[in-house]
Amino acid sequence: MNVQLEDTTGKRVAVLNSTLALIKEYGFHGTPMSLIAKRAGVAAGTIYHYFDSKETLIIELYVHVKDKMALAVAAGDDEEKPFKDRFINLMINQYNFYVENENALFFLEQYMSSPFAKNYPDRDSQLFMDKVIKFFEYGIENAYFRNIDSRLLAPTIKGTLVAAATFQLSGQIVFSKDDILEVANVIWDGIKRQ
Amino acid sequence: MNVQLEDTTGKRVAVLNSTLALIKEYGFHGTPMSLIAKRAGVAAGTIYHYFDSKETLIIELYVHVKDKMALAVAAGDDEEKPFKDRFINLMINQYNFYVENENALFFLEQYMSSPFAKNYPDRDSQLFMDKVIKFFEYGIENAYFRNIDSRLLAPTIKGTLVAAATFQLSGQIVFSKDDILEVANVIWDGIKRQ
DNA sequence: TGCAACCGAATGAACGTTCAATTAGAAGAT
DNA sequence: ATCTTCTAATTGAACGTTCATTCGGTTGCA
Repeated sequence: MNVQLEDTTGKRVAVLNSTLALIKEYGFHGTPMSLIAKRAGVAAGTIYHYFDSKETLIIELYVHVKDKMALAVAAGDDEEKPFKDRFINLMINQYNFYVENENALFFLEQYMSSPFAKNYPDRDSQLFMDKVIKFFEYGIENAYFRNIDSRLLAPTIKGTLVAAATFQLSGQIVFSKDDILEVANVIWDGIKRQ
Repeated sequence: MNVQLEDTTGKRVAVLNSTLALIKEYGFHGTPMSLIAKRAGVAAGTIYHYFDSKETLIIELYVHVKDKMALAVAAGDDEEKPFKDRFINLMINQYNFYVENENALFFLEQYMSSPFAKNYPDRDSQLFMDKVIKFFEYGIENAYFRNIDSRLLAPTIKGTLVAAATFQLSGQIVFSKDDILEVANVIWDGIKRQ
């Protein structure tokens, strides 16, 4: 029921991970609560001890996953370094996160293009705001970017990274470190101040 | 039942349009067949005269929508013109299609990030292949693009356009023709041979 | 002893699909 | 033109299944 329950037994996290894995395979509505429970090694009723409903479970999963991503993306960021270097680092981190967390990539994409995102636009990861969004705001204020609306930047960038990661994960190709760097530069060349 | 039924009464198209509109609002599984029927002005059973199941209805809707998009995107394309001009024209056409067909944009995004797309990767619009994919193959063969894998191009481009169109549709901003041109140039500057 | 965590069978609503019956319209016969 | 026949299109109530959620009871821990 409650939003802030201690998860001493790890069942809350087990449910979240189970949901994440199943949604990748079957989609939101293709995954019944009974299956989520089974895979988490938990009774169906237990889920409702931690989450009000299937809907809030998915929304809380979204925040959970995006928190994890925010930490991964901001890893190794160093304010002393040149802006472009920091930018490329973030791009590569995000690409790697996607590739190493296929479930998360697939889930996030589904979530963003589902009615959930429209109905709960305020529910988002605070960590992501603080670490990632902040970086872009800094870049905008200091005129590192082309003169386009700032809110266009993030989705533009994401589109390219998601495309690359999805492609790698499809197994059709194996990108080298240089390939990924090239992808990061496609993005940079597009949005940098020309 | 049959795949190639004449639609003399327009009920097949009515069902497709009804489905498109409802999916935008409620998502795939949030829209029951009964509601699709009601909105189309048709009995529930009639849907099954034209489509085998809800699943095939959605797959056929995908092809239907993408056919429409292919025609809109390729409008005014002229092989005599410089490649960059043709490219920008295609970008602007696709942007405009998204903005003028919000239902279609939302549906396509949902479809692509759903298990449908993974389960039926071969079901796609022939028109889109012939008109749009062909153009990019031409650009690749003639080395207009940066040296990245060709299959990375389309999704990279789409990511930016979808971002822009979604933003415009959110009502947060009204893009001028020049703004859209600028977006098209972000894409071009990113992927052109540097 | 008390309370939170947990269980899982039971509940009831929602939904995709079916099908027997009805209608509409075309083709053929007079 | 009018009537007859046949088929395809259409209807919507009924069916059977699935699934989210509930709840009375049990366990484990402080």
